This record gives sequence, structure tokens and C-alpha cells, in this order.
Amino acid sequence: MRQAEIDQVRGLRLFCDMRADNFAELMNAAKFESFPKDFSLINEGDLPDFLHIVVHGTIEMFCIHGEQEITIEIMQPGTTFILAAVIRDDVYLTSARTLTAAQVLMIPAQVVRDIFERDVAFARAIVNELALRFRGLVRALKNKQLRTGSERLANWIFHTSLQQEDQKRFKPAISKQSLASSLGMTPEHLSRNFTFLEQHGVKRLGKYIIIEDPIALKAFAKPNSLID
Amino acid sequence: MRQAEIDQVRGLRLFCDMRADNFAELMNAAKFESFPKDFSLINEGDLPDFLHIVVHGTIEMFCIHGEQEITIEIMQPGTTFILAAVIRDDVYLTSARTLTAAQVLMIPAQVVRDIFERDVAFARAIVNELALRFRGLVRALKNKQLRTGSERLANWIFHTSLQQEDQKRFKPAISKQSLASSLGMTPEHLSRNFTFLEQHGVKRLGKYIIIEDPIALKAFAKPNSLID
DNA sequence: CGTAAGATTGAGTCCGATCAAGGCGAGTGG
DNA sequence: CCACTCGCCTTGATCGGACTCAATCTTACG
Repeated sequence: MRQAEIDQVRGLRLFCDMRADNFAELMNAAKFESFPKDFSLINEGDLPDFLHIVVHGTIEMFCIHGEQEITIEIMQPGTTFILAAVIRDDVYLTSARTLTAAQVLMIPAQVVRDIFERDVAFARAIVNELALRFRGLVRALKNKQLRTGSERLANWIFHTSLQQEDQKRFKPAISKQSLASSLGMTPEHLSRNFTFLEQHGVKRLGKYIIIEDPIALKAFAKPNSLID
Repeated sequence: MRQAEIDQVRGLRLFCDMRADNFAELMNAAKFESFPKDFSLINEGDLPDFLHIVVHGTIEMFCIHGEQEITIEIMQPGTTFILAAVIRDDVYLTSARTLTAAQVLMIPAQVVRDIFERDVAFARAIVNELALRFRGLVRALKNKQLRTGSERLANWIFHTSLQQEDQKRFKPAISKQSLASSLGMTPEHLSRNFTFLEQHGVKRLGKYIIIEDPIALKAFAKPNSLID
């Protein structure tokens, strides 16, 4: 692991305020591993050994029940995952796989729990992170239950466009398949919803999404700060 | 507030391990209030002043968006709520109302945050509670997305019956309307699903639910420890 | 015993899933 | 340079779960 990557991790909300010696201890105990695309990282039902942090690549959290599979979240670099399972020392409720080649920092669960006990700043950061993730999950639940598929897509386009340098034309970082499942719909339905949104100022051009009428898109999406 | 109620609160996971003086400080700062049925306790979008703990009665957390309303959770005595909003000092994402007359203990948010800083046992309990609630929300999301309405009802009946003294015949603690919304369906659909479950060993008799064939119910419900 | 609220039943509709083709595009090999 | 092929995306047709609206039935309570 290079110094730039260590600095990147140190800069994360979870680690930026803790004492330097404790951070060093975490990093000494940690493993830094690379995984290929479509690699299964964790399986629901197993016990957590390590807190995971995405350093490079994209990782999907998902659940399987019978024939069904749902995506819980798609994570980009800088995200910690399975924090709740590590804290409670209880089985994973979700599985994780890489969607691209990825590098993951893995900190032994026991070391995380030990340092939580003696570093107040780290404890505060953990509880803050967990509360943030909790609220993210409430938002996800609201998004799924209070909006139709086309509204979810419209909001996704609206909010993703705001994070781009060119807000009128951009290329999603994930495949349409992954986008569909992260929005809780089938690829077929995603395609239909894109067609539907042409009425509301959004066009597809190859892999690009073009927003021809941001006002119309926003009017249809009705973004809500308590959901998004 | 009577001593019995203080003891009840002291016995909760969140408070049972903390130092006595810090607990006393929390309780001194706290208000204990009674509310009538159908009273609005908190509104999404407002800022949190108090951590709430249900002492008596039943409280519903819900969200509204446009014409739609969904139930996030129905809480019985002993449950803390809006912990995540208190910790982050950020707006509520959900609203709360009483479903019955209720008594609620309210601890000023700032006092909770102060004592978190200096009582490690309390900090540990907070993070444990939050992790537990996080996992509960993941389970709720999985339950909603991976099961049909009749499967959710079957699992609710199955798990609720296990908590009753008479596991073959019991009366739900909440109304059918509240049950329907907590299972994410309309009252009409709940009724149809009850009818449907007669094929799988469940009968209605007035307000009572009777399980005639627990094996058949379980076989249909397919309970899963990673969801329920 | 009458009224009102809650619960059930029925009919019609919508959203989204599934199944099945068809089209586009990028990479490969002749 | 072009045809081929394999994913991936799109389109069409059909199906099913759940919602809405409306009417009826039941129950609780004054």
C-alpha cells in the first residue's frame, strides 16, 4: 500500500480525527488486497473478520432469497462497509461482490473494537458514520417505497448530473444492468423508463445521458432533501 | 415518573451498563410526558431536541411524500427512537405519532451527546444500539423487497405467535390497519392475504388469529434468520 | 338498538416482472 | 477491411401482484 493510499484512508471521516498512534495501529493490522471483477468478497450469514474499506473500484452489496436477488447499495472508493456487523460481531446480512477490479483495505474486527474503547475521537467517528449510514438506509427505503421506478430514475439522473463537470451530458460510472438493480428494477424496465423520461427532457445517446431540459426533469423528479 | 419506570429505563440495553451518576444526570435532564392517541410527536424535517424512549403505549414512525404515506416501524415500550438524528444533530427523516395513549421519556439531545463523550460504556451501548437498528432496517428492506405481501404476513404471524403464551391462538397488539401499513400493504390487501393464508393453516376468528397448522404455515413462510 | 368505524369482498386498473425476439456495437478473426 | 459473434440493450406481448374505488358486512359502543 502506497503512502498516497494511506493518506486517502486517513482523510476519510472515520479516521481523520483519531490519534495518530491508533491510526498507525489500525493500518499495521490491516491487509490491503486486490480483487478481480465479479469476485465474491463476503457472503451473508458468515461472521465478520474484517472491517472493509473500498480504496479502488466499485463494489455491490446485495442479498439473495430463493430465486430473488436485490441490490442494497453500490459503493465507490472511500466507503466503509459491514461496519454494523463488525460492531455487533454478528453475521453479515448482505453479501458483497466486486463490479470492477477493486482494491480493499481490511482491518481486523477485533482491532476496530479495541481502539473504539480507548480513542474517543474514533468512537465518535464510528457512531457518526453508523448514524449516517442508518439515515442513508432510511432514505433508500423511502426512495423505494414512495416513488415509482421512473421517479427513482429521474432523481438518480438529476442528482448524478449535479456531481458531473458537464451537467448536461455525462456517462454513468456503472453499467445499465447495475444501475437497474441499484434502482430496484429490471434492465427492461430501466430501458422503458428512459424512453418515458424523453417526455421530461432526458435523452439517451449511446452510453451518454443528455439532459435537454433540466427544469422539466426537476419538475418531474420532485427531488426531496429528506429522501435524496 | 415513578421509580418502577426509572428502573425500567435503567434496564434498557442503552442504559444498563453506564455509570450511575451519568444515568442520574440523564434522568434529571429528561422530561417524562404523556400523549393522547393519534398525537403527532415529531415531524420529518424538524431538528431534534430530545432523544425519545417509549415507556408506555405504541408509536408509529412514518413518512409522507406527496399523496403517499408509508410506515417505517411500529414501536412498543422499551424502544428508543430518532437516535441517529440526535447523534448527527440533523433533521428528522421520519415523523412519529402515537397509535395509542402513550408515555415518552425525552432526554435533551445535547446531554446525550455530552455523556457519550465521557462514559465509554454509554458510548459502547449507543453504537451497539445504532448498529442493531441499522441491521433491523436492512432486514426490513430485505423483507419488503424479497417477499410478496402474503409471505410477509405469513412470517409476521409465524414470528408473532412464537412470542405469545398461546402460540396457536392470539390477538394482535395493533389494529389491522396498522398491521397492514407496517407490512407495507393496504387494509384490503391484508384481508385478501388472510383469506389466501387459509390454504396454509391460518384462520381468522374475530380479532383472533388461529394457527391450525404451524407446519404448513412455516413451510409457506420460509422464515429466514437473515431477514426476520 | 342505531350509528359509525373498521373489515371484507368485488371489479377494474396500474406498475412492474417475465418471457421472447430483435437491434446495436465492440471486439475478433479471416 | 469486412463479416461474424457475443454481450448488452431495447422493444413487444403477456402476466401477476398490489392499489383504488365502491359496496357490503361486521363489530363496538353509546
